[in-house]
Amino acid sequence: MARVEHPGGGRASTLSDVAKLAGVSIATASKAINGRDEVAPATRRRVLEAAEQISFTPNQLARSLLAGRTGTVGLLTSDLEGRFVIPILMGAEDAFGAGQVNVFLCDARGDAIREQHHLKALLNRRVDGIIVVGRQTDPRPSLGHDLPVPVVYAYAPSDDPADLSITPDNRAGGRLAVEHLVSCGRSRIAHITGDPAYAAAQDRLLGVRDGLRAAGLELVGEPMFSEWSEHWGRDATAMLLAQHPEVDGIVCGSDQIARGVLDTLRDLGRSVPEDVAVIGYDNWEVLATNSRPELTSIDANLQQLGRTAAKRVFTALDDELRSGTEYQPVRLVIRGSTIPRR
Amino acid sequence: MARVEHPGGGRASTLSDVAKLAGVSIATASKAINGRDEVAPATRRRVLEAAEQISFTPNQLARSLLAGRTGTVGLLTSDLEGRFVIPILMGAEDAFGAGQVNVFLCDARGDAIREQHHLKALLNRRVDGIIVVGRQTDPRPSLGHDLPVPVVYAYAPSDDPADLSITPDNRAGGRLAVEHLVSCGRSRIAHITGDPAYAAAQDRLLGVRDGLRAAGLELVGEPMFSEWSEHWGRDATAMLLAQHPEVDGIVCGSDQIARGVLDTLRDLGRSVPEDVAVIGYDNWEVLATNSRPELTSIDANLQQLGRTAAKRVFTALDDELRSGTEYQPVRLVIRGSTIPRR
DNA sequence: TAACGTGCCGAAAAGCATTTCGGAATTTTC
DNA sequence: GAAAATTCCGAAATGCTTTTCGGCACGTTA
Repeated sequence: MARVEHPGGGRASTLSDVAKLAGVSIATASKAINGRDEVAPATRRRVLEAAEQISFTPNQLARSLLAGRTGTVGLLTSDLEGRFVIPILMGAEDAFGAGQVNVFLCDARGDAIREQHHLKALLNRRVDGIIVVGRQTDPRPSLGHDLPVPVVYAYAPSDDPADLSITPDNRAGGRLAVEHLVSCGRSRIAHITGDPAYAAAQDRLLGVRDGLRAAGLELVGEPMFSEWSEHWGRDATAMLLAQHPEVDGIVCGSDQIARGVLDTLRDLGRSVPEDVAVIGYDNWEVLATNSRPELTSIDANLQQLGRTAAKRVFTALDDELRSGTEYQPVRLVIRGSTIPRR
Repeated sequence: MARVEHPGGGRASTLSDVAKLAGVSIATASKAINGRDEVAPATRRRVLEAAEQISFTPNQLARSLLAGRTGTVGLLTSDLEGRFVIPILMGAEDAFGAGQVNVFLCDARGDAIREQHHLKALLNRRVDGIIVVGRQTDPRPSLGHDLPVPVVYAYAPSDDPADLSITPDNRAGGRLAVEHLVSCGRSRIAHITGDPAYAAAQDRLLGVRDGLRAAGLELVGEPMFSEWSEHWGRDATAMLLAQHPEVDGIVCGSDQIARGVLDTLRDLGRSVPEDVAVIGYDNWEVLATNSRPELTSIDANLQQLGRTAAKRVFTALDDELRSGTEYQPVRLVIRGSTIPRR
């Protein structure tokens, strides 16, 4: 036993150690420690002191084995950056007290085989549920229905409507962005976004059109699709200004694109937000708070999303898991790129 | 039992189900499945078929309880961004086959109390070891020595030399940066970095001085300390050029700072890398590959670091855990900010 | 005083897989 | 054909905790 090497630890103490030390049976020790009331106060005190003395902590493995519940969830992700999964993880931890529930994080790296491996490992470890996190909001293949635990899809919904998915409301986000620009007095609004094959691009565009229609406006030019990069933001802005110099507001499909937009606007001598207001998407802090000016953006409330996902998993243990896609509200974070600061 | 709600799963099948179906004892079934050789080929086939039929997978809880090893590690982090912890997690997963080892990820959010909670929970779950990940390379408080499992500190070393810590070799990184600039023909090199209270800033500066000394050069001006932000990079560059217009190379303490440096150089009409070569630190892809030009940077090899940390944890199960701080080599990633592309 | 409650405690089962060891059945050897 | 040696299988213990239920001792009531 290697454990012996680690001083102070030795073999972790067990309930029977406590019982022996306190001079009671194992059953009584258990009851005393767990606050059951079939034990005399004096006995309880003796047991608790003994437990304290040898710093006993119950073995969760044995507990889980008996209870049939482990208090763990698997988080199966293919989000290499960790940009989505970390807030979701934090939300899941929050949904219960810290330390109540523990999360196995598995990174499938976009590989279906690796995903299967991880899935199997998680099931063997008897997780109480699984949260699947994708890095796009496009539907992803379902893990299937013949699983012994509830599965919730977060961020990327499942392609099977019988699964439960929780995804940010991109359409509402697009609309929110436009409404904000309109309320800032802008009326000639363009939209520069990423790869049109992404549902996120299409959904946000729908929202942008909703917002414009509600304000009685039309989009300046066509929506500009390409890739989710600063490079494209820069190039697109140059093209946009050449064709539509009258533009006074730009809704961007991501913060990265918005950074590129800001760069080119600056290069071409347009001041932000005075001449052109710019709004990003994702509220990726490191990008949004370091730009000139700082970037107003739409935040997907990922932590809230993680909390919801975890709650759904655990309520599904007692009830039936619902199905369908829940759209999580998003929120606007206002910074200097739409409203002048000081 | 809520499990019954989830079709196909039902109650997970146990070894005794398999044994009953195959018409053998539990012991025989176990041996057949685990490839032990005290079982007749025909019997083994029957058992395997039965296991397949009811899709049996052994309960890791029971297994771990018996073996005294769980095949899990706890990753205790306070890295809210996940920028460090995700590569380290991936490295830890890699160190063994996917699915061999699973990782409990706990985010303490920089709160010592929450950290203690998580630590206790991890120990109760009988993890085989713990990797502590910090978000700075400054020494952090030790978790102590009276723990029943080995602990390895990754990225942020422990303040107790009796612990094992694995941290990137910042000094070598600073030196590497200068050597690269020198090999690009630069001789008037300045250094803009972050908060001087950070060990990372001090260590990288030491390396920068090493490199300069080796090349027979001196730093242009004093090293410029402030914060790890783009803002500071921009401001510092303006100051630097005003005082030392002859500068032809800038080593930055982070990629964020470097982004700011690039911005100001561009604003002031200096071309990169022709007039001034710039090198960042951290190789944070989203920043480094989206700048104009793309940013040469020092990569801390975090995935390798995670692999090493996980290996140390598991070899410590059989042997004694070594102690002290291991410095992990870093590497140079060359992009357009030091060498013209195309 | 006999019958009955009540309050505490302990033996034992359950949860699941692994491993040891004894024993039954078969084959080999003399 | 009997004794010895294999070969294969199964009962039971192990790991640790929780929970049920039987029982002991004490005090209470008719």
